[in-house]
Amino acid sequence: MNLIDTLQERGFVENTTHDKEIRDCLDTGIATGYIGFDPTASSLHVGNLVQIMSLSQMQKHGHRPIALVGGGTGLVGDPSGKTEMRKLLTEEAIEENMMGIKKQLARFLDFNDDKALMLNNADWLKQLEYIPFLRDIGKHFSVNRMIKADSYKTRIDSEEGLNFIEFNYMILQAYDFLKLFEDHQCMVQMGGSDQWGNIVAGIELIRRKHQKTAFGIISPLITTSSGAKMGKTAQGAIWLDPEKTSPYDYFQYWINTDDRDVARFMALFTFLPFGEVKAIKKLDGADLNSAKTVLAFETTLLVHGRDEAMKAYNAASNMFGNRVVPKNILPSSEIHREVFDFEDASVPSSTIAIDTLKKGIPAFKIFQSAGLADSGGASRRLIEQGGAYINGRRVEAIDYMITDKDIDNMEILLRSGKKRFHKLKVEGK
RNA sequence: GGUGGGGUUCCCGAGUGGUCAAAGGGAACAGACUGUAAAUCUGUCGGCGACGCCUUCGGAGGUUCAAAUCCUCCCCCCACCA
Repeated sequence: MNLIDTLQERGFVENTTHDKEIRDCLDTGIATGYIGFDPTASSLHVGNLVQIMSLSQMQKHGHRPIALVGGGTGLVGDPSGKTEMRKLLTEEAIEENMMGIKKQLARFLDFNDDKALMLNNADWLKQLEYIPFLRDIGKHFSVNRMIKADSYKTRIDSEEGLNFIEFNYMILQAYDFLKLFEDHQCMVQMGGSDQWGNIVAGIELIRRKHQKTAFGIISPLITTSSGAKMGKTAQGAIWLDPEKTSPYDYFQYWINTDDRDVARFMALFTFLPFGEVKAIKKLDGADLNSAKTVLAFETTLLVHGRDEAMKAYNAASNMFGNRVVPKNILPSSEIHREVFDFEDASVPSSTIAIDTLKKGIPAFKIFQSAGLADSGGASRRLIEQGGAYINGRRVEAIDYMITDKDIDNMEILLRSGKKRFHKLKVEGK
């Protein structure tokens, strides 16, 4: 199956620049395509997943993906569609961030034998000389057209405005594409819809310099059905780095997917066969919930590996009840489909000394220190409103003291609301 | 450089001397309903071992019994002019 067809049916494509020519290009031999990643943080997050999966799909279809890390453009800052100017990062910070990103991409792409490439545009951008660059590249750009570009629009219309360094971003990205075209025969650039202007600028630059046509594939901005940007929660981004977002929380993020999003996300963020994914559109109730469990399992598997995915699944089963996923739902998933004993669950936990418990300690203090409430006030409120639980029993009194009587199998299980857990492991004799 | 407009609690945004821990909305948290979903309704939403005390309205001073509100200086943002 053609890469474009796969991308299209799975929801990766909002638009392409040359519908027919791209197909031809991808049908005749191995094509090279790239996507840029901003090194704004030491880890990628769920919001980057569409791009990561696109590259991975590309490789699975026998083409050669390039992950371009914007070590050079990161020094400038992409204003596309953003309402505020981004903080400029130092070179050291970018260097560090790149290392983290590399590690994560390796889970999705096979970099052996140059089957995929990871490049850093700092390698060529930092050496540019201003005057030669203006003469060779700058002359191909019309300011009249640039200021009309959608990607600059929000900023040009805004109070904050657009400053010169950001205005140059499009030219630098276009230059990247040109460079990859020249050095690696890269014909395709993929990117989110906010990258449209930048991608087209690159295509035009290539045409002007080489009289050749390069292509662009634009993916939609993925939002949840409730309108939020993918991967953003009130607590911040959902990271791929297990240090920043634990596999358990990652799993939970996906299992809390809105009903309306399950099939769409399954197509985008897993490799399960599309036929099976389509089938879940018909599901509802408990079966749809099972599908969510599979979604959570598969996405966690991709990012954190089998063991961590199993642990997260165990933990969830442990806390929320073991629901067996029927065999006819997403049959290709490796998820465990039998009743089993939970062990090695990875629920967030901390330790507490037995002496502390013997003396007794107010429940609201414990909930606060476990991170289930932000402050003492919030913790008291939680208890007052009946949202605090110890070993599954609601805490009734605001001044309830936790003592060694609450220990259950050397543990105390705290819960806030319906689904936030914390395990206290008792230490000492 | 000049003139004018701004900087308020997570975000937006009211408030121009006491009734202000600060309207309203959003987000968030909890309860009910449920399927670890959505929608809806209800409560909460600066800190504190808490019917009282403490710290907030760009920063530093000042006026006043009393300041987010008035005065002085400074910092930052925006618009227009040069």
